Amino acid sequence: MAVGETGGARLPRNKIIVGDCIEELSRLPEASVDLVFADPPYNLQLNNELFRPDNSRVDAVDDDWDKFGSFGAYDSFTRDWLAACRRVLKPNGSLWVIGSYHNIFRVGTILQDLGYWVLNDVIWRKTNPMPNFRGRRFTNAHETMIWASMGPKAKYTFNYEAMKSLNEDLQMRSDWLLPICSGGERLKQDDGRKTHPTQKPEALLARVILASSHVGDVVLDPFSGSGTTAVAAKRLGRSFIGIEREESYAEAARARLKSLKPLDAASLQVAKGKRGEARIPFGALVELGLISPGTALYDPAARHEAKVRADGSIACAGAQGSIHKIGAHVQGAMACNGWTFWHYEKNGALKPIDDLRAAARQKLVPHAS
Amino acid sequence: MAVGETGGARLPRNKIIVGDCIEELSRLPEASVDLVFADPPYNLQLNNELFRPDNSRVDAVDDDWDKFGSFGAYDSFTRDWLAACRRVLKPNGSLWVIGSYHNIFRVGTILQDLGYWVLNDVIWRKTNPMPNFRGRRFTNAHETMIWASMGPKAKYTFNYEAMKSLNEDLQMRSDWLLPICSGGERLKQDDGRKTHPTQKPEALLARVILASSHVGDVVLDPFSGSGTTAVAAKRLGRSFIGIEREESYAEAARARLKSLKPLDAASLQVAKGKRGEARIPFGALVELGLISPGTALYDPAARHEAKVRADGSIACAGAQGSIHKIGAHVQGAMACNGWTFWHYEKNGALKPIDDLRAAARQKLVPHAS
DNA sequence: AACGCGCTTGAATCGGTAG
DNA sequence: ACTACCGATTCAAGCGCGT
Repeated sequence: MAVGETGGARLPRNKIIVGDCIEELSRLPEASVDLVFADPPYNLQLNNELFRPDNSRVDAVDDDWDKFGSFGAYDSFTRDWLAACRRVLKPNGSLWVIGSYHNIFRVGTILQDLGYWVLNDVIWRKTNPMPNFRGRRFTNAHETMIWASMGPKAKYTFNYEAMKSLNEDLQMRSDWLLPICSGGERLKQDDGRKTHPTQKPEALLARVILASSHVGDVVLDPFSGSGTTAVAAKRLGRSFIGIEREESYAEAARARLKSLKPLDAASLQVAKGKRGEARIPFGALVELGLISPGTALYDPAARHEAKVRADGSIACAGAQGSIHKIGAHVQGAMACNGWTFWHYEKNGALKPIDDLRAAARQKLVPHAS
Repeated sequence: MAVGETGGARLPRNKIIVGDCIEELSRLPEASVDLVFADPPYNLQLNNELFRPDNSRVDAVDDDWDKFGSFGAYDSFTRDWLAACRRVLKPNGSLWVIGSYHNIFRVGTILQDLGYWVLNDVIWRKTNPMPNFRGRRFTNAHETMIWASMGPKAKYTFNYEAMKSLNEDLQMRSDWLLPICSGGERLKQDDGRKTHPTQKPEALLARVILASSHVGDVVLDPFSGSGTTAVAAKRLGRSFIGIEREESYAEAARARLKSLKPLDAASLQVAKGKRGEARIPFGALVELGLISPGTALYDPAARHEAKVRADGSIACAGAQGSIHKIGAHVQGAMACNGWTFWHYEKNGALKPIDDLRAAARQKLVPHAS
């Protein structure tokens, strides 16, 4: 029996298959797929409705496919599809799974238990995440991807140089800054509503596929959804197999693939140059020990004195807030650039705190200029 | 038996305890700790034994060594210490764990199984990570922290405004950019070698503690190591308890702590939002004579007019009720903050009634700032 | 044409207190 | 326990429109 075939089963290529992924995977020949990318349901467990401060309602992911009775039910579902993927993967293939804190720990544990070998966890940092509207937690600004080979001694594909050149000739790190999928890329229905609630940006998939597969390889997505994996694979000269339960999603994906235009290199670029990331909040100076809580700050004429606090706010004459707010407040102005307004004492002279920001940038963005 | 005590056990404070953390935790009174930060040994999976990053062996306590495969012992160890921490945590306390892809999925799964409720996963992005020398993977440039409360409905401390201050008036995100611990901060032995292999930067711990505890709270670290948690806690005016197996690490931590002075109370003041302010019913404004019954209130666009009544309710177009209810009603909204919605006329201009609330606070709670 | 303003939107586990 | 009510809370992008 030829490699890549099982019981006469042939590997379909460049198709979006409608069906349950565990069942459909079992029909595919074993050891026939080079790369799996999976975006399974996250098991969000949302209860109440959420409104923005402007009273508009957040359109949450409340679809039935994201509902599981318990962690146990989710775990068993996860074990099944991860095992089914393992069967169809070639010994030198690899697997990516994306998730959030709701599900990614379950996924990671189970894939380790099944014998997969974690190569990296990669953080997708969103440039434009949804804020935390109630101010009760940190803004959930990232998602986590796990990249794993078939075992501790298994080989796998990693295009080191391609990743390095994508990153201005520096090694690609495990944290990737990319925008969410919106604007013209986001699929919309005729009524203007989004076609799929969780469409992933093509740039994310392109980087995954470029990093861990070769031209001509077979890329499989068991939760194909809007078809971003297939689109990125096709654009990059790979074969794709998508499996999707909902006929409507599969149809949308097929339409995308049909009108696919050739490679547009811009979508693969890093979201922003390093300079774009170099915003240094005043709080970072405190955290980095460049200025201590309790230090006095003065305006250029030393008419006002403010004290730095541990949280990066400053206090002056009963008022508290950011360097900008308090600077504006003491001047009776609408706005103020606190970086140039406030000074600290050094060797008997007043120096603007902006000087310290340069030092902070050196510490936080070592490669910047 | 008093709350916070078990079998007469007293809570030691500001001590580094030498011993096995599970055993030592069992000696502490239950529900007595506000915050746990844990940096447990990683699961390096060498020969089915567990090693710390410095290759010192972790004693496996379990007989069923190979029953669960190579991860079994690590899982059982993890379950034990997480359960022991859960016992000593107050119902409104919270827990942080830091780890890498080697162990964090096991930790996350087990803490969910034990009933902890994940609030965020927070990514520590390293400015200066160790490069991947062999060029076979992505540079491992981050570590993952899980922040969890005691359960889905448990309260927890989150100093939203303080975090926002640190980030120059933008919500703090789940990805934190901080340098690794090096230079003068890194503890060295006389021979110049690192005192501890995985010393964490104090800035990381400071942000964790500032975010999720109050001044005076008890912060516990079951794997104290070089004592960074204790140092950050002490500097920020919290009590600390460190537990560490290795006498040499404990001794190094004590030496660090000895020369450390906590910040003064003023520097520890942290930005507080409106949530921290005393609540003033609108009726109090009427009672205090700050606004008279019969006064007209308007929305910002002056499309609606309401009349203040003697009992602190307002009436508008036949409807009557609180400033919030009527504000929501005239807008057709689910909810409304009447304090900022309704305005009164003063010198020909519309001023929000929130200004009057500030005046009422001065009268009713004079010591408030 | 370029710019500014306003509106919309995104995988979200998003209260506390008094009665 | 449950109910009622108070009242706090958002960032980056894209798009359409008006100047």
